[in-house]
Amino acid sequence: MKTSTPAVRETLPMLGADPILSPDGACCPPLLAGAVSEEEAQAAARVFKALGDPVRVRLLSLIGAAGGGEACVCDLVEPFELRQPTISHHLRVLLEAGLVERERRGTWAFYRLRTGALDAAARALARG
Amino acid sequence: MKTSTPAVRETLPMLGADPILSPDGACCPPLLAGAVSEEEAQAAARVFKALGDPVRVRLLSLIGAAGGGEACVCDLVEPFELRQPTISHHLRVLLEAGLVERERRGTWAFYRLRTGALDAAARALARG
DNA sequence: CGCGTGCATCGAGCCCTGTCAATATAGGCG
DNA sequence: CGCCTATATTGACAGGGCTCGATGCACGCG
Repeated sequence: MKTSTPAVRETLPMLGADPILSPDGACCPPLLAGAVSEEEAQAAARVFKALGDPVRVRLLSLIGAAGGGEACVCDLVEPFELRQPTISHHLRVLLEAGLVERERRGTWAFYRLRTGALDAAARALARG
Repeated sequence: MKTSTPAVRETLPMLGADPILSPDGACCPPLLAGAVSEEEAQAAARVFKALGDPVRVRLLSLIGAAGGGEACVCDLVEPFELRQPTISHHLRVLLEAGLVERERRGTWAFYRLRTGALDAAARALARG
């Protein structure tokens, strides 16, 4: 947080995120029930790859734990000993993996979890 | 598979795998319920990083779908257009992430899923 | 319009990773 | 013991990822 914390929840237009997953978050068919195709493996690996960095895991965790279910970038920089462009980079990776969504409200950018994608990834790992 | 497929299930001594996860596969506390610590994030990221390659995803899938719940390396090389050392490398990554276990029986090495670790990873992704 | 602020993008440097060929290890079999 | 087979390890190379400083862009406010 820098100066005054941005007002919470003003609900302005939403900025799309071109998620790599299918729009309903239906990535990742059960991986362990039967042999998956190359494409299915690639889709699943893309999501898990985005989860494969401790900074991004903590970012997801921080966003999920934030009040109102969303967090602005300014609040996500402070918990790390990393520069703002680096945090923006990690958020972009999460965004492109479809794991979070972004909404610009005024000067600030708010990030929310895409729970559908997260659930799909979890289901992919469950043995069916 | 090269020549004669190895006999199925002879149950000989088992080769340990030094999993990075805790021995019962209890990695990854719920990531999204509250903010996780740096260590928890690192543990979770290690597992997801291992899952972040399509070859390894397919390897897990092939092992899980194999008869008897296990597969030897010879059967895991053929499905890919990759050399045997490359497959061995990926299996090693999965092994060190605690996602599979290895058992040598005679000349062959059999890999099995460590379902505990996979379940733990899935639980970590579920919103609590 | 001009300025400040929040965030994103760019380019560079460095390390990590995936892949291969070559080689080493280990067990089974004469 | 010597050879063959299955698997693992090593070293090298190319490509990609994480980080940074510098810069660009968008918005709000006088």
